Amino acid sequence: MAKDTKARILGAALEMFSQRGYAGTNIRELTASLGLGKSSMYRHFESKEEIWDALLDEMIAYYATRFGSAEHLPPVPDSLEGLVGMTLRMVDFTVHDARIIMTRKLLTIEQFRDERARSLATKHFLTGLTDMFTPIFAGMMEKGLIRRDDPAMLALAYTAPISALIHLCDREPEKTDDALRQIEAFSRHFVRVYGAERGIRQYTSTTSL
Amino acid sequence: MAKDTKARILGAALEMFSQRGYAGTNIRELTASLGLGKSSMYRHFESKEEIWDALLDEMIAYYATRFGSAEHLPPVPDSLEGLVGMTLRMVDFTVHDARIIMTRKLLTIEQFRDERARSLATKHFLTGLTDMFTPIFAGMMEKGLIRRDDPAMLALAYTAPISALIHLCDREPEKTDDALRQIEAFSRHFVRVYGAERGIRQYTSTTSL
DNA sequence: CATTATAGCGAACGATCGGTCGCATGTCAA
DNA sequence: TTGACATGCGACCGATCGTTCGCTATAATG
Repeated sequence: MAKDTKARILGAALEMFSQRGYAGTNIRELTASLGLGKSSMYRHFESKEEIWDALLDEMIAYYATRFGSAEHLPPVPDSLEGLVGMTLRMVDFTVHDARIIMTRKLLTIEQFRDERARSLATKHFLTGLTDMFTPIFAGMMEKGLIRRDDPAMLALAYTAPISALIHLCDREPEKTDDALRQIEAFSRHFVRVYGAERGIRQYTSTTSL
Repeated sequence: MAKDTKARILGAALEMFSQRGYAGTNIRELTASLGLGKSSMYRHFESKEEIWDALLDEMIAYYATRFGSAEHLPPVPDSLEGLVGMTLRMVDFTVHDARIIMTRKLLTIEQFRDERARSLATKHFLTGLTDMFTPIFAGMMEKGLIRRDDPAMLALAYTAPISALIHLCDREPEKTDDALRQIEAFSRHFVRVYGAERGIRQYTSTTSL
């Protein structure tokens, strides 16, 4: 089946690109890993670069549905424990799904060569995450769950350590379980510090908002 | 001069490797950028891979002197403002020094291909930073500057957002000034939240120490 | 059944890769 | 002055790269 082969090529390309990079990947090995002849690939893609473009198109489309639309945003948790649980579910998924891991690796190692990869990396690794958590923290402030502060600053303070540990999982997969425990510990630390539940009084800031 | 040429080759290699990666770099362009003949390089290095090895050796040696020895560790600040100032000086250096930037890029894009790069990346991007700041926060706790908590957790919470913004500078250099302002804002936010100066009372945690 | 399009294959192409070779030049000690 | 050594160069090598070619087998179409 044509569509099937095309998808299999894309899958193998994602895997190989994410390990060796675009320049380090050659078509012969890529097609051979699928039991396919070297030239058969060109029935489905005009060139090696078209595979790259198609992969990035997929990523952009996926990113748009995952982070770009309001209805896909996670709901504001009803408790501090809810925030921890939501975080752990997201992280558990993101460090165990092979496709997501490869996507992250690919964006990481090609972000200085390809403009679209660079743009996606920024969204995926920093601004997109803080933009996702900013309204969550704003909502939790309104519910009185965490103390009032700049929600974007809290989003940065919360997501960056988690993101750093996720990258550690990509780099050293054998440390994944350790990193997951660290993420849980950090998440609980965060809600202890910023939480306003159970009578812990609001923080008296000199520059309140 | 031989030593001079060898160093110039290493410099050009660092620049080209950090942009295109190892596989994407070819010797002809590399030597041509130095006004050198293609084959003259082999007077100084046995192979392309030896250049890579030499570059990593340099990085490892630099990392050892910078983070590995106790006398190179920054002193424990005497005030919260001292922590902010120390942080900003370090960050300002690290986002403006071209060699450091290229080193970070190189480790970033080659961390999944080369074991030594992966090890250096982990130290440079996560564990090394937290290991560096953990004793600093421990010392500041003893001085009563910040509230008592797990120093390693504070080091993670402090360094990860800063590190994320430094990576943003590498990715989108035109946003460097913006990122520096964000780092300063985060650092001040951090000392506001964790600081114990000027009569701000200790945090009453249910799981103290 | 005849025809046409689809999807596969191995062989081969030109370009480029990392690396080698023989030779020229400059320096410096003997 | 001469020989040894270090450093540079262009030409060239075999291997590998992305890609094209001609061909076959199968499936769909009339």
